[in-house]
Amino acid sequence: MIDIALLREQPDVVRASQRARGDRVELVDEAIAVDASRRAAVATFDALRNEQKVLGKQIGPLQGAVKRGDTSKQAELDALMARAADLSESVAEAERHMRDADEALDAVLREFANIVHPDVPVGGEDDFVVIEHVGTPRDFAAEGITVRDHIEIGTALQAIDIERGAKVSGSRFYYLTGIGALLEFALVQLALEQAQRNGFIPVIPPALVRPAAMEGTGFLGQAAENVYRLEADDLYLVGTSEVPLAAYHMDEILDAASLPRRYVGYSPCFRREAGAAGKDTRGIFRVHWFDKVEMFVYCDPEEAEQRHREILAFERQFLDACEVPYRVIDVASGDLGSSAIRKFDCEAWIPSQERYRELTSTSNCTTFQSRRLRTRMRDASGTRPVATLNGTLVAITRTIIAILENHQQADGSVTVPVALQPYLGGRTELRPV
RNA sequence: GGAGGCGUCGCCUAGUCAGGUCUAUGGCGCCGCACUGCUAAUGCGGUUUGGGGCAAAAACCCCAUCGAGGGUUCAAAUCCCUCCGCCUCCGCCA
Repeated sequence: MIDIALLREQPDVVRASQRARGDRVELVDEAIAVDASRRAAVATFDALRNEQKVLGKQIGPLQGAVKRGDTSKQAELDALMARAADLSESVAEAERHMRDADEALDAVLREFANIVHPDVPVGGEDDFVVIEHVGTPRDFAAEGITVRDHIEIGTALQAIDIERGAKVSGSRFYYLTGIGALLEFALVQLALEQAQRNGFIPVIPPALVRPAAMEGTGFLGQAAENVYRLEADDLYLVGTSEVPLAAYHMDEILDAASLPRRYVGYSPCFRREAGAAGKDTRGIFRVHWFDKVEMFVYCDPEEAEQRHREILAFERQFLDACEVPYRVIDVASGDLGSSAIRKFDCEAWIPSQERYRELTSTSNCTTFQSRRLRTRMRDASGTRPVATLNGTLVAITRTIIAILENHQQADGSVTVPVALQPYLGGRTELRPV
Protein backbone atom coordinates (compact mmCIF):
# COMPACT_ATOMS: atom_id res chain seq x y z
CA MET A 1 0.00 0.00 0.00
CA ILE A 2 1.29 3.43 -0.88
CA ASP A 3 1.35 6.42 1.46
CA ILE A 4 -1.86 8.45 1.33
CA ALA A 5 0.14 11.57 2.20
CA LEU A 6 2.19 11.16 -0.96
CA LEU A 7 -1.01 10.98 -2.96
CA ARG A 8 -2.26 14.22 -1.41
CA GLU A 9 0.98 16.15 -1.48
CA GLN A 10 2.77 14.91 -4.59
CA PRO A 11 0.20 13.37 -6.91
CA ASP A 12 2.50 13.92 -9.89
CA VAL A 13 5.02 11.49 -8.46
CA VAL A 14 2.31 8.85 -8.26
CA ARG A 15 1.06 9.66 -11.75
CA ALA A 16 4.57 9.24 -13.17
CA SER A 17 4.90 5.89 -11.46
CA GLN A 18 1.55 4.68 -12.78
CA ARG A 19 2.61 5.73 -16.26
CA ALA A 20 5.96 3.91 -16.01
CA ARG A 21 4.26 0.69 -14.97
CA GLY A 22 1.60 0.96 -17.62
CA ASP A 23 -1.06 1.24 -14.91
CA ARG A 24 -4.04 3.62 -14.95
CA VAL A 25 -3.02 7.24 -14.33
CA GLU A 26 -6.62 8.37 -13.65
CA LEU A 27 -6.56 6.24 -10.53
CA VAL A 28 -4.68 9.07 -8.85
CA ASP A 29 -7.53 11.56 -9.12
CA GLU A 30 -10.08 8.94 -8.23
CA ALA A 31 -8.16 8.18 -5.06
CA ILE A 32 -7.85 11.84 -4.15
CA ALA A 33 -11.62 12.26 -4.49
CA VAL A 34 -12.29 9.18 -2.35
CA ASP A 35 -9.89 10.49 0.28
CA ALA A 36 -11.66 13.85 0.43
CA SER A 37 -15.07 12.29 0.88
CA ARG A 38 -13.73 9.98 3.54
CA ARG A 39 -12.39 12.91 5.52
CA ALA A 40 -15.75 14.62 5.31
CA ALA A 41 -17.48 11.46 6.53
CA VAL A 42 -15.05 11.15 9.43
CA ALA A 43 -15.58 14.77 10.49
CA THR A 44 -19.36 14.32 10.47
CA PHE A 45 -19.23 11.17 12.55
CA ASP A 46 -16.74 12.63 15.03
CA ALA A 47 -18.93 15.67 15.66
CA LEU A 48 -22.12 13.66 16.18
CA ARG A 49 -20.41 11.13 18.36
CA ASN A 50 -18.96 13.88 20.50
CA GLU A 51 -22.43 15.33 21.00
CA GLN A 52 -23.71 11.92 21.98
CA LYS A 53 -20.99 11.43 24.56
CA VAL A 54 -21.58 14.86 26.10
CA LEU A 55 -25.26 14.05 26.38
CA GLY A 56 -24.54 10.68 27.91
CA LYS A 57 -22.50 12.31 30.63
CA GLN A 58 -25.48 14.44 31.63
CA ILE A 59 -27.91 11.52 31.67
CA GLY A 60 -25.90 9.41 34.07
CA PRO A 61 -26.01 11.66 37.16
CA LEU A 62 -29.54 12.81 36.37
CA GLN A 63 -30.80 9.25 36.35
CA GLY A 64 -28.98 8.63 39.58
CA ALA A 65 -30.84 11.56 41.16
CA VAL A 66 -34.23 10.32 39.91
CA LYS A 67 -33.55 6.84 41.21
CA ARG A 68 -32.82 8.28 44.60
CA GLY A 69 -36.31 9.78 44.55
CA ASP A 70 -35.63 13.29 43.29
CA THR A 71 -38.66 13.45 40.98
CA SER A 72 -38.03 17.11 40.15
CA LYS A 73 -35.39 15.98 37.66
CA GLN A 74 -37.70 13.58 35.84
CA ALA A 75 -38.81 16.05 33.15
CA GLU A 76 -35.25 17.13 32.41
CA LEU A 77 -34.19 13.50 32.15
CA ASP A 78 -36.99 12.63 29.77
CA ALA A 79 -36.05 15.53 27.50
CA LEU A 80 -32.42 14.49 27.38
CA MET A 81 -33.33 10.86 26.73
CA ALA A 82 -35.53 11.90 23.82
CA ARG A 83 -32.73 13.92 22.28
CA ALA A 84 -30.29 11.09 22.84
CA ALA A 85 -32.60 8.64 21.10
CA ASP A 86 -32.72 10.89 18.03
CA LEU A 87 -29.01 11.37 18.07
CA SER A 88 -28.43 7.66 18.32
CA GLU A 89 -29.86 7.15 14.86
CA SER A 90 -27.83 9.97 13.32
CA VAL A 91 -24.67 8.57 14.86
CA ALA A 92 -25.39 5.10 13.53
CA GLU A 93 -25.97 6.47 10.06
CA ALA A 94 -22.85 8.63 10.13
CA GLU A 95 -20.88 5.63 11.26
CA ARG A 96 -22.12 3.58 8.32
CA HIS A 97 -21.09 6.34 5.96
CA MET A 98 -17.69 6.61 7.56
CA ARG A 99 -17.17 2.89 7.35
CA ASP A 100 -18.16 2.76 3.70
CA ALA A 101 -15.76 5.63 3.00
CA ASP A 102 -12.96 3.84 4.86
CA GLU A 103 -13.49 0.72 2.80
CA ALA A 104 -13.64 2.69 -0.42
CA LEU A 105 -10.36 4.42 0.34
CA ASP A 106 -8.70 1.18 1.35
CA ALA A 107 -9.89 -0.48 -1.83
CA VAL A 108 -8.61 2.29 -4.10
CA LEU A 109 -5.29 2.53 -2.27
CA ARG A 110 -4.74 -1.18 -2.72
CA GLU A 111 -5.02 -0.76 -6.47
CA PHE A 112 -1.76 1.18 -6.53
CA ALA A 113 1.47 -0.66 -7.05
CA ASN A 114 4.55 0.74 -5.29
CA ILE A 115 6.14 3.93 -6.63
CA VAL A 116 8.72 3.02 -9.26
CA HIS A 117 12.28 4.10 -8.49
CA PRO A 118 13.35 6.94 -10.85
CA ASP A 119 16.39 4.99 -12.11
CA VAL A 120 14.37 1.94 -13.19
CA PRO A 121 14.41 1.45 -16.97
CA VAL A 122 10.95 2.23 -18.29
CA GLY A 123 9.28 -0.40 -20.45
CA GLY A 124 8.21 -4.02 -20.61
CA GLU A 125 9.83 -7.37 -19.92
CA ASP A 126 12.50 -6.94 -22.60
CA ASP A 127 13.50 -3.42 -21.64
CA PHE A 128 15.76 -4.39 -18.77
CA VAL A 129 19.25 -2.96 -18.53
CA VAL A 130 22.21 -5.28 -18.13
CA ILE A 131 24.31 -4.02 -15.25
CA GLU A 132 27.15 -6.48 -15.45
CA HIS A 133 28.33 -9.78 -16.86
CA VAL A 134 30.26 -12.09 -14.54
CA GLY A 135 32.26 -15.01 -15.89
CA THR A 136 32.29 -16.29 -19.45
CA PRO A 137 30.18 -19.16 -20.79
CA ARG A 138 32.34 -22.14 -21.73
CA ASP A 139 32.91 -22.88 -25.38
CA PHE A 140 31.69 -26.48 -25.29
CA ALA A 141 32.22 -26.96 -29.02
CA ALA A 142 35.88 -26.02 -28.63
CA GLU A 143 36.11 -28.56 -25.80
CA GLY A 144 34.59 -31.16 -28.09
CA ILE A 145 31.55 -31.55 -25.88
CA THR A 146 28.00 -31.95 -27.13
CA VAL A 147 25.99 -30.06 -24.57
CA ARG A 148 23.49 -32.12 -22.65
CA ASP A 149 20.68 -30.55 -20.64
CA HIS A 150 20.09 -31.01 -16.93
CA ILE A 151 17.57 -33.80 -17.46
CA GLU A 152 20.02 -35.96 -19.38
CA ILE A 153 22.79 -35.25 -16.91
CA GLY A 154 20.57 -35.57 -13.85
CA THR A 155 19.05 -38.83 -15.09
CA ALA A 156 22.47 -40.33 -15.76
CA LEU A 157 23.59 -39.34 -12.28
CA GLN A 158 20.33 -40.75 -10.90
CA ALA A 159 19.95 -37.37 -9.24
CA ILE A 160 16.71 -36.18 -10.83
CA ASP A 161 13.65 -38.36 -11.53
CA ILE A 162 11.08 -36.51 -13.59
CA GLU A 163 9.03 -39.50 -14.71
CA ARG A 164 8.26 -40.68 -11.24
CA GLY A 165 7.56 -37.11 -10.17
CA ALA A 166 4.87 -36.97 -12.84
CA LYS A 167 3.56 -40.43 -11.96
CA VAL A 168 3.08 -39.54 -8.32
CA SER A 169 2.24 -35.84 -8.39
CA GLY A 170 1.68 -34.80 -12.01
CA SER A 171 3.52 -32.58 -14.43
CA ARG A 172 6.04 -30.07 -13.08
CA PHE A 173 6.95 -32.38 -10.18
CA TYR A 174 10.16 -34.32 -9.67
CA TYR A 175 12.15 -36.37 -7.19
CA LEU A 176 15.69 -35.50 -6.20
CA THR A 177 17.48 -38.76 -5.40
CA GLY A 178 20.93 -39.80 -4.30
CA ILE A 179 23.42 -37.11 -5.21
CA GLY A 180 20.54 -34.85 -6.25
CA ALA A 181 19.14 -34.93 -2.73
CA LEU A 182 22.62 -34.45 -1.28
CA LEU A 183 23.17 -31.52 -3.61
CA GLU A 184 20.14 -29.77 -2.11
CA PHE A 185 21.43 -30.15 1.43
CA ALA A 186 24.90 -29.02 0.35
CA LEU A 187 23.53 -25.89 -1.31
CA VAL A 188 21.36 -25.11 1.70
CA GLN A 189 24.23 -25.50 4.11
CA LEU A 190 26.55 -23.36 2.02
CA ALA A 191 23.83 -20.72 1.78
CA LEU A 192 22.99 -20.73 5.48
CA GLU A 193 26.61 -20.51 6.44
CA GLN A 194 27.23 -17.59 4.11
CA ALA A 195 24.08 -15.85 5.32
CA GLN A 196 25.06 -16.19 8.95
CA ARG A 197 28.44 -14.67 8.23
CA ASN A 198 26.56 -11.77 6.67
CA GLY A 199 24.45 -11.21 9.77
CA PHE A 200 21.30 -13.16 8.92
CA ILE A 201 19.32 -15.18 11.46
CA PRO A 202 18.39 -18.61 10.09
CA VAL A 203 14.65 -19.30 10.14
CA ILE A 204 12.51 -22.30 9.27
CA PRO A 205 9.16 -20.62 8.70
CA PRO A 206 5.70 -22.15 8.25
CA ALA A 207 4.88 -22.81 4.61
CA LEU A 208 1.13 -22.63 5.25
CA VAL A 209 -0.18 -19.19 6.15
CA ARG A 210 -3.46 -17.51 6.92
CA PRO A 211 -5.14 -15.13 4.47
CA ALA A 212 -3.91 -12.03 6.33
CA ALA A 213 -0.28 -12.97 5.77
CA MET A 214 -0.76 -13.76 2.10
CA GLU A 215 -2.84 -10.64 1.59
CA GLY A 216 -0.45 -8.40 3.47
CA THR A 217 2.56 -9.40 1.42
CA GLY A 218 0.71 -8.53 -1.78
CA PHE A 219 0.39 -11.98 -3.28
CA LEU A 220 -3.39 -12.01 -3.51
CA GLY A 221 -3.41 -9.16 -5.98
CA GLN A 222 -2.08 -9.63 -9.49
CA ALA A 223 -0.30 -12.86 -8.50
CA ALA A 224 -3.37 -14.51 -6.94
CA GLU A 225 -3.84 -17.07 -9.69
CA ASN A 226 -0.45 -18.56 -8.88
CA VAL A 227 -1.22 -19.21 -5.24
CA TYR A 228 -2.39 -22.57 -3.88
CA ARG A 229 -5.28 -22.30 -1.45
CA LEU A 230 -6.50 -24.96 0.94
CA GLU A 231 -10.20 -24.36 0.83
CA ALA A 232 -11.13 -26.64 3.71
CA ASP A 233 -8.85 -24.83 6.15
CA ASP A 234 -8.67 -21.35 4.64
CA LEU A 235 -4.89 -21.50 4.44
CA TYR A 236 -2.47 -20.75 1.64
CA LEU A 237 0.68 -22.56 0.58
CA VAL A 238 3.44 -19.97 0.31
CA GLY A 239 5.17 -19.39 -3.00
CA THR A 240 8.25 -18.16 -1.16
CA SER A 241 9.37 -17.79 2.45
CA GLU A 242 9.20 -14.06 1.82
CA VAL A 243 5.57 -14.42 2.91
CA PRO A 244 6.06 -15.85 6.42
CA LEU A 245 9.19 -13.73 6.90
CA ALA A 246 7.37 -10.52 5.99
CA ALA A 247 4.40 -11.44 8.17
CA TYR A 248 6.70 -12.44 11.05
CA HIS A 249 6.57 -8.93 12.54
CA MET A 250 3.02 -8.16 11.45
CA ASP A 251 1.29 -5.74 13.88
CA GLU A 252 4.56 -5.03 15.68
CA ILE A 253 6.56 -1.89 16.37
CA LEU A 254 10.28 -2.56 16.15
CA ASP A 255 12.82 -0.57 18.11
CA ALA A 256 14.89 1.39 15.59
CA ALA A 257 18.02 0.29 17.44
CA SER A 258 17.24 -3.34 16.48
CA LEU A 259 17.36 -2.51 12.76
CA PRO A 260 18.37 -3.68 10.29
CA ARG A 261 17.00 -7.13 11.06
CA ARG A 262 18.17 -9.80 8.66
CA TYR A 263 16.45 -13.17 8.40
CA VAL A 264 17.26 -16.04 6.09
CA GLY A 265 14.45 -18.54 5.61
CA TYR A 266 14.49 -22.03 4.18
CA SER A 267 11.18 -23.37 2.99
CA PRO A 268 9.36 -25.13 0.23
CA CYS A 269 7.79 -22.86 -2.39
CA PHE A 270 4.53 -23.75 -4.10
CA ARG A 271 3.43 -22.16 -7.36
CA ARG A 272 0.46 -22.98 -9.53
CA GLU A 273 2.17 -21.55 -12.64
CA ALA A 274 -1.31 -20.80 -13.94
CA GLY A 275 -0.20 -18.31 -16.56
CA ALA A 276 2.73 -20.38 -17.75
CA ALA A 277 1.02 -23.25 -19.57
CA GLY A 278 3.37 -24.64 -22.18
CA LYS A 279 6.28 -22.54 -20.93
CA ASP A 280 9.49 -24.23 -19.72
CA THR A 281 7.73 -27.59 -19.62
CA ARG A 282 10.93 -29.60 -19.85
CA GLY A 283 12.87 -30.55 -16.74
CA ILE A 284 12.84 -28.83 -13.38
CA PHE A 285 13.23 -25.22 -14.48
CA ARG A 286 9.61 -24.29 -13.80
CA VAL A 287 7.97 -26.54 -11.22
CA HIS A 288 5.00 -26.43 -8.85
CA TRP A 289 7.20 -26.99 -5.84
CA PHE A 290 10.84 -26.37 -4.98
CA ASP A 291 12.87 -25.43 -1.93
CA LYS A 292 14.51 -22.08 -1.54
CA VAL A 293 16.74 -20.14 0.83
CA GLU A 294 15.52 -16.57 0.96
CA MET A 295 16.97 -13.42 2.53
CA PHE A 296 14.63 -10.92 4.13
CA VAL A 297 15.60 -7.57 5.63
CA TYR A 298 13.72 -5.04 7.75
CA CYS A 299 15.35 -1.61 7.85
CA ASP A 300 14.91 2.13 8.13
CA PRO A 301 13.45 3.37 4.82
CA GLU A 302 16.38 5.81 4.63
CA GLU A 303 18.72 2.84 4.25
CA ALA A 304 16.64 0.73 1.93
CA GLU A 305 18.62 1.39 -1.24
CA GLN A 306 21.89 0.63 0.44
CA ARG A 307 20.49 -2.59 1.92
CA HIS A 308 19.18 -3.54 -1.51
CA ARG A 309 22.66 -3.28 -3.00
CA GLU A 310 23.93 -5.32 -0.11
CA ILE A 311 21.48 -8.15 -0.77
CA LEU A 312 22.46 -8.12 -4.43
CA ALA A 313 26.09 -8.46 -3.38
CA PHE A 314 25.17 -11.49 -1.23
CA GLU A 315 23.38 -13.10 -4.16
CA ARG A 316 26.42 -12.57 -6.33
CA GLN A 317 28.67 -13.98 -3.65
CA PHE A 318 26.66 -17.20 -3.75
CA LEU A 319 26.61 -17.44 -7.53
CA ASP A 320 30.34 -16.81 -7.58
CA ALA A 321 30.74 -19.77 -5.20
CA CYS A 322 28.75 -21.92 -7.63
CA GLU A 323 31.16 -20.93 -10.38
CA VAL A 324 28.51 -20.29 -12.99
CA PRO A 325 28.55 -17.41 -15.50
CA TYR A 326 25.75 -14.92 -14.96
CA ARG A 327 24.62 -11.41 -15.62
CA VAL A 328 22.85 -8.90 -13.41
CA ILE A 329 19.90 -6.98 -14.80
CA ASP A 330 17.93 -3.95 -13.64
CA VAL A 331 14.36 -5.13 -14.26
CA ALA A 332 12.14 -2.77 -16.29
CA SER A 333 9.22 -0.90 -14.76
CA GLY A 334 6.52 -2.94 -16.46
CA ASP A 335 7.97 -6.19 -15.16
CA LEU A 336 8.26 -5.23 -11.50
CA GLY A 337 6.09 -6.94 -8.93
CA SER A 338 3.48 -4.64 -7.41
CA SER A 339 5.36 -4.41 -4.10
CA ALA A 340 8.75 -3.50 -5.55
CA ILE A 341 10.11 -0.09 -6.48
CA ARG A 342 13.15 -1.75 -8.00
CA LYS A 343 14.28 -5.28 -8.74
CA PHE A 344 17.62 -6.79 -9.71
CA ASP A 345 17.73 -10.27 -11.20
CA CYS A 346 20.78 -12.48 -11.44
CA GLU A 347 20.50 -14.62 -14.52
CA ALA A 348 22.75 -17.63 -14.96
CA TRP A 349 23.92 -18.92 -18.30
CA ILE A 350 22.07 -22.12 -19.20
CA PRO A 351 24.17 -23.92 -21.84
CA SER A 352 21.35 -26.13 -23.17
CA GLN A 353 19.21 -23.05 -23.81
CA GLU A 354 22.10 -20.83 -24.81
CA ARG A 355 20.71 -17.94 -22.85
CA TYR A 356 20.64 -16.34 -19.42
CA ARG A 357 17.79 -17.36 -17.12
CA GLU A 358 16.69 -15.99 -13.76
CA LEU A 359 18.25 -17.78 -10.80
CA THR A 360 17.87 -15.17 -8.09
CA SER A 361 16.04 -11.90 -7.66
CA THR A 362 16.03 -9.10 -5.11
CA SER A 363 13.31 -6.51 -4.56
CA ASN A 364 13.19 -3.28 -2.60
CA CYS A 365 9.62 -3.03 -1.32
CA THR A 366 10.22 0.11 0.79
CA THR A 367 7.18 0.59 3.03
CA PHE A 368 4.67 -1.04 0.69
CA GLN A 369 4.37 -4.36 2.52
CA SER A 370 4.87 -2.94 5.99
CA ARG A 371 1.91 -0.59 5.61
CA ARG A 372 -0.39 -3.49 4.87
CA LEU A 373 1.12 -5.63 7.58
CA ARG A 374 1.31 -2.75 10.08
CA THR A 375 4.99 -3.32 10.80
CA ARG A 376 6.49 -0.11 12.13
CA MET A 377 9.68 1.18 13.69
CA ARG A 378 10.05 3.53 16.63
CA ASP A 379 12.83 6.03 17.22
CA ALA A 380 13.15 9.44 18.84
CA SER A 381 11.08 11.05 16.11
CA GLY A 382 8.17 8.65 16.52
CA THR A 383 6.73 5.61 14.78
CA ARG A 384 6.61 5.03 11.04
CA PRO A 385 6.52 2.08 8.65
CA VAL A 386 9.74 0.10 8.15
CA ALA A 387 11.16 -0.84 4.78
CA THR A 388 11.26 -4.49 3.73
CA LEU A 389 13.53 -6.09 1.17
CA ASN A 390 13.90 -9.64 -0.04
CA GLY A 391 16.30 -11.59 -2.18
CA THR A 392 16.90 -15.18 -3.21
CA LEU A 393 20.03 -16.79 -1.86
CA VAL A 394 19.47 -20.10 -3.58
CA ALA A 395 16.49 -21.53 -5.43
CA ILE A 396 17.44 -25.19 -5.35
CA THR A 397 16.12 -26.53 -8.63
CA ARG A 398 17.38 -23.77 -10.87
CA THR A 399 20.74 -23.74 -9.15
CA ILE A 400 21.08 -27.48 -9.67
CA ILE A 401 20.33 -26.94 -13.35
CA ALA A 402 23.01 -24.25 -13.62
CA ILE A 403 25.61 -26.33 -11.82
CA LEU A 404 24.98 -29.58 -13.70
CA GLU A 405 24.92 -27.95 -17.11
CA ASN A 406 27.81 -25.52 -16.68
CA HIS A 407 30.11 -28.05 -15.05
CA GLN A 408 29.42 -31.03 -17.30
CA GLN A 409 32.39 -32.89 -18.72
CA ALA A 410 32.95 -34.92 -21.87
CA ASP A 411 32.81 -38.23 -19.99
CA GLY A 412 29.38 -37.45 -18.51
CA SER A 413 30.68 -36.45 -15.10
CA VAL A 414 30.09 -33.10 -13.42
CA THR A 415 32.78 -31.11 -11.64
CA VAL A 416 31.82 -29.93 -8.16
CA PRO A 417 32.43 -26.22 -7.43
CA VAL A 418 35.15 -25.87 -4.81
CA ALA A 419 32.92 -24.11 -2.27
CA LEU A 420 30.42 -26.96 -2.39
CA GLN A 421 32.92 -29.79 -1.98
CA PRO A 422 33.07 -29.70 1.83
CA TYR A 423 29.31 -30.17 1.95
CA LEU A 424 29.43 -33.16 -0.40
CA GLY A 425 31.84 -35.25 1.59
CA GLY A 426 34.81 -33.82 -0.27
CA ARG A 427 33.59 -35.00 -3.69
CA THR A 428 35.31 -33.14 -6.53
CA GLU A 429 33.13 -34.66 -9.22
CA LEU A 430 29.82 -36.43 -9.68
CA ARG A 431 29.84 -39.56 -11.82
CA PRO A 432 27.02 -41.38 -13.61
CA VAL A 433 25.89 -44.41 -11.61
C1' G B 1 -12.59 -34.58 18.43
C1' G B 2 -14.67 -33.64 23.86
C1' A B 3 -14.61 -30.57 28.57
C1' G B 4 -13.03 -26.28 31.09
C1' G B 5 -10.23 -21.64 31.90
C1' C B 6 -8.27 -17.14 29.97
C1' G B 7 -7.42 -12.66 26.44
C1' U B 8 -7.30 -4.82 29.50
C1' C B 9 -2.76 1.03 26.59
C1' G B 10 5.80 -2.40 26.50
C1' C B 11 5.38 -6.20 30.94
C1' C B 12 2.33 -7.36 35.26
C1' U B 13 -2.38 -5.83 37.07
C1' A B 14 -7.57 -3.36 39.07
C1' G B 15 -12.26 -2.95 36.87
C1' U B 16 -16.51 -7.34 34.20
C1' C B 17 -21.07 -10.70 38.89
C1' A B 18 -24.96 -5.39 40.11
C1' G B 19 -23.90 -0.91 32.17
C1' G B 20 -23.33 5.79 33.15
C1' U B 21 -18.21 10.21 38.11
C1' C B 22 -13.75 4.65 33.50
C1' U B 23 -11.35 10.90 31.04
C1' A B 24 -9.46 2.45 32.09
C1' U B 25 -6.52 1.61 38.38
C1' G B 26 -1.90 0.57 40.48
C1' G B 27 3.11 -1.35 40.05
C1' C B 28 7.50 -2.22 36.95
C1' G B 29 10.16 -0.38 32.89
C1' C B 30 11.18 3.89 29.94
C1' C B 31 11.56 9.51 28.94
C1' G B 32 11.89 14.61 30.91
C1' C B 33 12.54 17.94 35.01
C1' A B 34 13.92 18.97 40.18
C1' C B 35 17.12 17.71 44.21
C1' U B 36 22.07 15.73 44.89
C1' G B 37 30.30 15.80 44.73
C1' C B 38 28.93 11.22 41.22
C1' U B 39 25.78 7.00 41.32
C1' A B 40 21.69 5.44 43.94
C1' A B 41 17.39 7.01 46.37
C1' U B 42 13.39 10.55 46.41
C1' G B 43 9.76 14.06 44.37
C1' C B 44 6.96 16.07 40.15
C1' G B 45 5.35 15.39 35.17
C1' G B 46 4.95 12.27 30.90
C1' U B 47 4.55 7.35 28.54
C1' U B 48 -1.16 2.47 23.66
C1' U B 49 -1.98 2.87 18.68
C1' G B 50 -4.61 4.86 14.54
C1' G B 51 -7.52 8.80 12.42
C1' G B 52 -9.59 13.87 11.94
C1' G B 53 -9.41 19.33 12.82
C1' C B 54 -6.13 23.85 13.24
C1' A B 55 -2.90 26.52 5.73
C1' A B 56 2.43 23.85 7.59
C1' A B 57 5.33 22.48 12.35
C1' A B 58 4.64 22.57 17.63
C1' A B 59 0.92 23.12 21.13
C1' C B 60 -4.10 22.19 21.55
C1' C B 61 -9.03 20.03 20.55
C1' C B 62 -12.00 15.89 18.86
C1' C B 63 -13.02 10.61 17.40
C1' A B 64 -11.86 5.52 17.54
C1' U B 65 -9.14 1.69 20.15
C1' C B 66 -9.99 -3.13 26.56
C1' G B 67 -8.33 -10.28 21.10
C1' A B 68 -11.84 -9.60 16.26
C1' G B 69 -16.74 -8.94 14.42
C1' G B 70 -21.94 -8.46 15.26
C1' G B 71 -26.18 -7.46 18.67
C1' U B 72 -29.06 -5.21 22.97
C1' U B 73 -29.25 0.00 24.95
C1' C B 74 -30.10 6.92 25.16
C1' A B 75 -25.23 4.82 26.83
C1' A B 76 -20.96 -1.33 26.60
C1' A B 77 -14.12 -3.05 29.01
C1' U B 78 -18.79 -4.47 31.65
C1' C B 79 -24.81 -7.86 29.11
C1' C B 80 -25.87 -11.45 24.64
C1' C B 81 -24.09 -14.10 20.01
C1' U B 82 -20.25 -15.70 16.53
C1' C B 83 -15.21 -16.16 15.45
C1' C B 84 -9.79 -16.10 16.51
C1' G B 85 -5.73 -17.06 19.76
C1' C B 86 -3.40 -19.05 24.24
C1' C B 87 -3.49 -22.49 28.50
C1' U B 88 -5.19 -27.10 31.25
C1' C B 89 -7.39 -31.97 31.22
C1' C B 90 -9.47 -36.26 28.37
C1' G B 91 -9.50 -39.03 23.71
C1' C B 92 -6.80 -40.14 19.13
C1' C B 93 -2.11 -40.13 16.54
C1' A B 94 3.19 -39.77 16.27
